[in-house]
Amino acid sequence: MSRTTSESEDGMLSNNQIESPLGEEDNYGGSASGGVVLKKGPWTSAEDAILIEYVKKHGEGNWNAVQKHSGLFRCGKSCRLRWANHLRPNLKKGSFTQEEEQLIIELHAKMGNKWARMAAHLPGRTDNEIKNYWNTRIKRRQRAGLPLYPPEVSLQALQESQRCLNINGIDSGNKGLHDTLQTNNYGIPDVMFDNLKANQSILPYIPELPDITASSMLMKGLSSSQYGSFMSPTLHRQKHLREAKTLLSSFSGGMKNEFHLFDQFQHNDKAAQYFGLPFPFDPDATTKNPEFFGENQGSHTLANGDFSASKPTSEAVKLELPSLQYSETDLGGWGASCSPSPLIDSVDTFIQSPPTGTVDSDGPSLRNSGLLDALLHEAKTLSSAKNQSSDKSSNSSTITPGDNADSAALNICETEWEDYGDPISPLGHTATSLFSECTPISASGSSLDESPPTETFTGSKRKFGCSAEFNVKSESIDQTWTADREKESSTRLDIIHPDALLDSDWLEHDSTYGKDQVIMTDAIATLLGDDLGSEYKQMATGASISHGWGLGSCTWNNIPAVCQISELP
DNA sequence: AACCCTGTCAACCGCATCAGT
DNA sequence: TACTGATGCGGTTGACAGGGT
Repeated sequence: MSRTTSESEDGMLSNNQIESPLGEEDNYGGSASGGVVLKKGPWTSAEDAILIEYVKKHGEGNWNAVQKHSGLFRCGKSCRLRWANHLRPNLKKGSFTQEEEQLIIELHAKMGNKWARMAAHLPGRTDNEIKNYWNTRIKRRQRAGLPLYPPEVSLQALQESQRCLNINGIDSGNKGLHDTLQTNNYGIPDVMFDNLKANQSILPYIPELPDITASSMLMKGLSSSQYGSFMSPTLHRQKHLREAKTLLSSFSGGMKNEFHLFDQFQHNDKAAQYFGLPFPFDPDATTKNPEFFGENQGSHTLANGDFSASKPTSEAVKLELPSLQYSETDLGGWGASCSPSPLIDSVDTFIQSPPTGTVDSDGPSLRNSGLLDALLHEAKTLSSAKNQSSDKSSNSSTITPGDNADSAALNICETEWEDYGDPISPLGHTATSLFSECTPISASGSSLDESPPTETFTGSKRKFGCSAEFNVKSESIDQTWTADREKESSTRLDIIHPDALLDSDWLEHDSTYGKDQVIMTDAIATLLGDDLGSEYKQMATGASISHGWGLGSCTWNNIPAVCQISELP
């Protein structure tokens, strides 16, 4: 006789029932455990009572013993879950308050999908609740074409990152832009994250690479689109390669010589177009031409913090988390974010595929990663290995000569970096697997099928995968973030966007950095595999380009960005 | 009324980690 | 060191309800 739900509703199962193997499962199925079929499915109030009583007597823990001693027909896991999510005292019921929602957003920006950690900051809330809330939120915002994070969050993060950079005097080549950002000429308020900020000044140094705080946020947002566009589908490789030929030949030249995005664009209207910038591009447009950033708000997907929703999100690409992910110990603030682990940790769920590698050497933060940051890290690691350990000592060549302080810092950083090195991807993904896992984004936009019906204009033409589409938000449905706030903040973020994309010289350092340059180039090439890799290297070095798709400027000091040169009609 | 869509909630599953042996 | 069990975490799924067509 099978147990029915109604029987279960009685809650108490007789010993007879409990001991009975129950040849048939109840309506919710069950799993055999030591000859006992454990009940699955919804809990009854009687079961709850049993569990509560048990915990009162024995305390939490030892959940497997519950079934043995209480007569409860549930596995330990189920008991623990039930207790944690529903029965334990001080659980807060009901929907999240606005404050809680805001906090979740902030926390998620920092932690990513670390629900349990987030729950620790929300008394009475469970990880499951937060997870459910966030997933719902993602869907909602995606459908509406809204940024996953409110621009304030992105902006704050970026500011912190820039500050982080300036503190170390790194990337002085972009000083102008950084200054612009830092001076906060746009009246950008520190709306959020004040409670999360760290006292950066106490940091003796800020590691170079892991500085992905704000950058990473943008980057990861970028990634969500990049994995759609950057991860160029095989079908379109040839197209991309062709087109990149033209672009990169001029583009890489700039990057070679301390490429400055704005300088570059100042003389390259076309390039500006690629990023959806109006042109002639005015590098000082942030102050001279507020209309640009205002009325055109939303013209930058990334800049809007629209990390995912407005992208032609590929099915294979996880929507999540353009997030800054820090270890919980980093909760002190952004400044403390300059540790490697969060970077890779953050990669988390962008890529859905299971790990292919066996590597676990890098700790938990590395698992399931797949963000570009980590990808590039992986690539560098791989490439560095290729270039033999003798090069290790010279890795600090990425620093600006003469800058001893930075040199020291960077050496440390490099050491940390090397610590993460592993011949096998710490991400559990080979580069090729990662690429292959990404659903192609058709240049024709076919992959936009799943995109929300946002009003989209593609600048002039979409050239860089980084930029993806430039969405104009048409609505805001998020309760926490009003349309006005979105708009306002989006406006500000636009200013930053190009820098976030190209304020870097990952691809090609100054010739001074020759060795590192080779390493990085090789790294990306490694990522691309033999086929594309060689072509990439050709492009990266400004050599003749036989095909056109490749990785654009990626940051070493700042924002690891990979830009796809996509097709021009 | 039927159907569809969406949001919410609860629970399960697989994997990772950790501690004990 | 390897194995095992317990626990925790994150992803996913399914049931259900409510609203719109």
